[in-house]
Amino acid sequence: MSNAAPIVCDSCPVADRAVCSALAEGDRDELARMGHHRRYARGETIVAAGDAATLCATLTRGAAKMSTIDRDGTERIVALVHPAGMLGQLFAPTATLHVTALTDSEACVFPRADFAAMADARPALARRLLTEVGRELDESRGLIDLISKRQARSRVAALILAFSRAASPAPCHDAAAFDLPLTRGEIAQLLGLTIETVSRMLTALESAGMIARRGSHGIAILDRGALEATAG
Amino acid sequence: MSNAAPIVCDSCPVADRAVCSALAEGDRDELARMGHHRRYARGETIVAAGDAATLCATLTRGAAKMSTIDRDGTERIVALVHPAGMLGQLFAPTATLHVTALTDSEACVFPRADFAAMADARPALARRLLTEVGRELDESRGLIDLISKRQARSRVAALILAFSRAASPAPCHDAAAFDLPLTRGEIAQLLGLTIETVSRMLTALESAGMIARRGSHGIAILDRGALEATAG
DNA sequence: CGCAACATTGAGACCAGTCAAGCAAAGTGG
DNA sequence: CCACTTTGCTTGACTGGTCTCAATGTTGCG
Repeated sequence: MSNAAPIVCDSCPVADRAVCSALAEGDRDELARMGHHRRYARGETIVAAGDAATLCATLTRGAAKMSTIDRDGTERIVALVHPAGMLGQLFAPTATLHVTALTDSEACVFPRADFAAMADARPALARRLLTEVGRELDESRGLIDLISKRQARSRVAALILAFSRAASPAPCHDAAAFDLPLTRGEIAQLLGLTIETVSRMLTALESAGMIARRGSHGIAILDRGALEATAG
Repeated sequence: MSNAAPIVCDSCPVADRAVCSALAEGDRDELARMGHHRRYARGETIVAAGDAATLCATLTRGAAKMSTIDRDGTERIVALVHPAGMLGQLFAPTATLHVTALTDSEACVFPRADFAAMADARPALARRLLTEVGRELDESRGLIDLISKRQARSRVAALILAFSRAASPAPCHDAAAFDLPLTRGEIAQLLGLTIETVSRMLTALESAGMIARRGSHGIAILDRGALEATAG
């Protein structure tokens, strides 16, 4: 697997959505020359907590998780990153979170100092970054909403609906069938549950006729209304 | 209560910490002339969800909560704002969260367009805003950590420690005695617990000798080490 | 004082965690 | 090609922590 290639914006699948789209073409190319394009295998660490945060990146393909690890070794997922999202913490002096590829992924990686300099010089980029971070903040608060739902059944149902939204290419209507890019263990970490409970709830939702499972990760939504009611 | 007064930066208790500290004095005064200083009574709504987000503000005194309200009427607190923090969502076209004063509070309020224009013209302010939003993001992820802790006892202990940190004027060491600006109900909303459980856990922490209660909101930390161990 | 809001305490039910076993799919090596 | 391992998922029985429901205390205010 080639691990450091030049950035080619013309073939970028998220060129219209990523933060770099705020730049004029010339500036964008200049930024592109400062960074490189990398691939990550499923499970590979992209940034380890404790690293000096010297890089920042835009995910172009795949999915990633950001997580903390407690003293006792428990991992908690605090955010998911989808294509066009940013990896790494732009601001913190050192990374406080692990960033890991959930599926085989690709990203444009930039030295942080260069990126920050560009943001200083181009207010449009700075504004776009503020919007992006604000969106992340909203997502993070959405996750709080998800987790604080009391019942395990509600959390799992809400997660399925959230992924159905994220998996949809069109913003107008949501995907009816899709793959959860997470293992049961990762779902459990994300929702603050155990693997067993997640499994039980999926079984319960299936036998209630709300969803169907296709293999271990495939989900088809059969009764969205009931699922939404369950999600609360 | 006077509700709209000019902004006087000289007497501002957070002049050195708020985002406006990134500006040179002249720029800061210019910004100050665009906004005004307001007081809010405990319980007063500062921004209602659904409002066009036309203002942004810096909290100078007191405390505020940001919350969502579900279909079923359940309120969930997704963030707390302490002095020098920003109220409102800088980026979203419409507010998605309620912002409410937890105690009698004061804030510097600015028209959002003016604030954004200043950020475009002054990279230092834009960078400061990015740092601030990044900090909010970290806090939000900290809250996720707090909520997903399994045991109610841990959550309550961690919350007390978090407030002890926030209540301290000096960053080096934390306050040993302070007031929780939240009712039991609000703590429950924040931690995803019930009022009764919160009350029981406080009683348990007190009889374990970790804290003492002064009235219904006063907290004194007696054994920080044990409290930290309990928080996990 | 008396009311209203908030907080505490108790008893019982229920949901999710723990422990443990069994199953399924994918890869490994003889 | 087939045993064997590994990894991930499912299911069951039991335990325990938290919610629910209900009653009692406490505080603050008119």
